[in-house]
Amino acid sequence: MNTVNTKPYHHGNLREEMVRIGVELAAEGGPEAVGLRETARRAGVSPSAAYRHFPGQDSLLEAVRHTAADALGQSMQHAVSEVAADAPATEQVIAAGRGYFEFALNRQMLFRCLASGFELPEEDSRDSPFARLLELVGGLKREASAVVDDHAARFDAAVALWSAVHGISVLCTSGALRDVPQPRKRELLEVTLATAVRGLRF
Amino acid sequence: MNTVNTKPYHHGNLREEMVRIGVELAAEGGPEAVGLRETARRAGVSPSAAYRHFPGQDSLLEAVRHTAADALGQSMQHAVSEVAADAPATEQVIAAGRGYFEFALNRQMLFRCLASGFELPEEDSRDSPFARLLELVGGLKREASAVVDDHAARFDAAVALWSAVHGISVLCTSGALRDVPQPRKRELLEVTLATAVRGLRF
DNA sequence: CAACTATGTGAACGGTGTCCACATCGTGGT
DNA sequence: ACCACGATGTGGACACCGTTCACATAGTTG
Repeated sequence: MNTVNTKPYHHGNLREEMVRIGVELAAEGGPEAVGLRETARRAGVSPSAAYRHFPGQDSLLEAVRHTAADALGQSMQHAVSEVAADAPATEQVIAAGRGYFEFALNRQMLFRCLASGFELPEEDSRDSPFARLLELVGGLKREASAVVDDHAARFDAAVALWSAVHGISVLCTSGALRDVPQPRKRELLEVTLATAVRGLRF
Repeated sequence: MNTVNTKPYHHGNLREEMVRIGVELAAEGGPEAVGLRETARRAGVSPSAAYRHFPGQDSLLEAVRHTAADALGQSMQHAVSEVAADAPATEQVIAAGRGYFEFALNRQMLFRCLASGFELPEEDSRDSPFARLLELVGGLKREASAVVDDHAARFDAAVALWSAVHGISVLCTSGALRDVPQPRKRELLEVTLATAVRGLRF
């Protein structure tokens, strides 16, 4: 116990260290860059050591994805928190979309880890990005001539919004629009967001 | 020249064969399942033989993606051709979206090859799916109170639609909605499509 | 028929994920 | 205080992968 407090066994919490390095690798070279051997190498540890903390490579990648998903949520939350709390719900929903998109633009490789992700099942319900979006969409009903209130309709509306934002994010990072200049990308996001939000009204 | 006509050299057009097998592999196990050695093995050929036709593995995958993109285009075109040619443009646009989505659902792994695709640059302009979509969106302006006519606005509208359809497709195949039952997925598609199309009107 | 080029082969290199027998180290039971 | 035990890390092996190179073969062209 020489450095901070909990460096329990040999190396001190290897697992966290490997996830941290995994995120680093993913941020540099995308999902296929996060390999067990390379991660272990950068952690100054034998390749086999990884198997004390992860059943296999997929498990490491999954942990990296989880971290990335958290960062995405923070980006959304930050963007939402920057509009006035009593601003029209429309503004808040659009802000959430901007936060999503900005994360995709600024951390492209990390976002690709999420986009190519098989497993992101639980989402810890509480401050899951989707849960927050559901809440914001619920706020939309209080607005002028907006969506209905029952849970199903609210879910459907959230999916429609999520699809639009995720779609433009993917197209602008790994898709057909990835070579478009950034300012134009932001324009396209605004158009897509406006279209989706407008489409929710009758 | 014993079988059909053009089996020029040793094996007879290996390249096409490898692409065919590559598509097969991709359809079974996604993009990471299409490997040079496995493809060569199934073609009954040495691994090195592949390098006479492809500079590397990425090139093979790119060829597979090109084939998949063609199939996607056909799916869209087929869906569009099933609505009356003089049907409202809205119906045609929605049909195109359904064709896109159905391809994603029915050929999930193949679609993932496209979604995770880096390079799809040219698209042969003529019957590129996006070009066709642009055309259909152009038709929207003739409808009731629809979008404006200038090229930029038409492009923006097409991007907004594309984003929504691509987004729901990704979410339903490799994303958070992949475990939703199929009929519900189609419902969600309809909601998303309706929202996007409705959003294009003022 | 000879030379040439296109195509396919076999063996090798470095890299990977995964597993196994063994080493080491903190800790809890007596 | 000791000692056995479980948690953690090591080194070496295995099979596989993508890639390259020197070599073999087979159509084509003069």
